[in-house]
Amino acid sequence: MVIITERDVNIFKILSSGASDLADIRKMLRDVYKTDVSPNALQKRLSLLKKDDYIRSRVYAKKNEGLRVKKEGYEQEESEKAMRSNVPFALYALTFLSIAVLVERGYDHNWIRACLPGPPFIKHDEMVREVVRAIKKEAARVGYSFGLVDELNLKRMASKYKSRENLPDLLVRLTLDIGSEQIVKRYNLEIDNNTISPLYMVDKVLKSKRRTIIICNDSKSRMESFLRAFKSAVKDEAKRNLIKRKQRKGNVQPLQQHEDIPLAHKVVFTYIKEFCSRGFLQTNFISIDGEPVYIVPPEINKKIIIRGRGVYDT
DNA sequence: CCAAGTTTCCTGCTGGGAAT
DNA sequence: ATTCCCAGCAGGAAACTTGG
Repeated sequence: MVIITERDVNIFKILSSGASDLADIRKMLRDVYKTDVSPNALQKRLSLLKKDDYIRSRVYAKKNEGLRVKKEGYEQEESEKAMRSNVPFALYALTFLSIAVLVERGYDHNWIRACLPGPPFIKHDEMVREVVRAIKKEAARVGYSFGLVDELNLKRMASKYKSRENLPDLLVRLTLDIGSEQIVKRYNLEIDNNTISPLYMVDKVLKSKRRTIIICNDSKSRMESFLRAFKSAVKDEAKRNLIKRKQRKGNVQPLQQHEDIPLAHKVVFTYIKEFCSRGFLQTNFISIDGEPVYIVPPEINKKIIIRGRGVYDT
């Protein structure tokens, strides 16, 4: 029977952004919570927490990034080690018990992701985790509130409502304090790991009612192929609208309650590196025409009341 | 000094590449 | 095909630390 300590709660908070491995948890404990712990001791603690169902783990086979060319002499041994692929490693995640501990202590349940990715999605899940951390970091600095729904919860929601909608990686609600009033913004976040075709992404954005922020991996060519795909989709949309307008001519149109956002204003892009260091407010996003845009205009940005404690809590 | 909790040490297990 | 080896996880025992 483990007794949950402050450090355990910190571990839970670290895991609440997404599944992490031993090295990552240790790094976060050191950097954020200023507690040093040896890998051995941490693993010990994790296995104890696991025994009492506070966390769960899953062992994966880690693939090395490509094979290295064999080298001469003393480097060869190192190189051979590096070539060794499929080394086992474990990811740890929260359970309903640890989530209960966090919520009991006032931790916002909207901040919790508690999923272990399937083997093909390790890299993607890690990217999502880093994005969530970046959002939490900015939220701590600026003091905005946000809620996120991770894909697992979305799937649960979708099956509940029998909706066949394509689900985003994250659904974010930003509430910004501007003087006496509040601005609420909702976005789909898509974190891209170069795996799906740009056309599929276009389709996803078109089908959704919300605006989408696409966070690319750091490859420029990937960004360019997205921009190409979306540009041609904007042209198609213009054609369709022209036809629609012709058909409407003469008809009495009932006032449309919910006019769809035109595609050109529905999506912005950025690189994951940029987003993780600058967040929603400072990132210079790229529009479909390749123009720089801020999702919060500078004149509003200036008015945002900074009420964060400046403490980076995970 | 004791008890509880923490860390270190050690051994076993596993999957897959490399050597034979 | 078989054996060996390796890295990393799991978990038990013992040593160590700390608060009362």
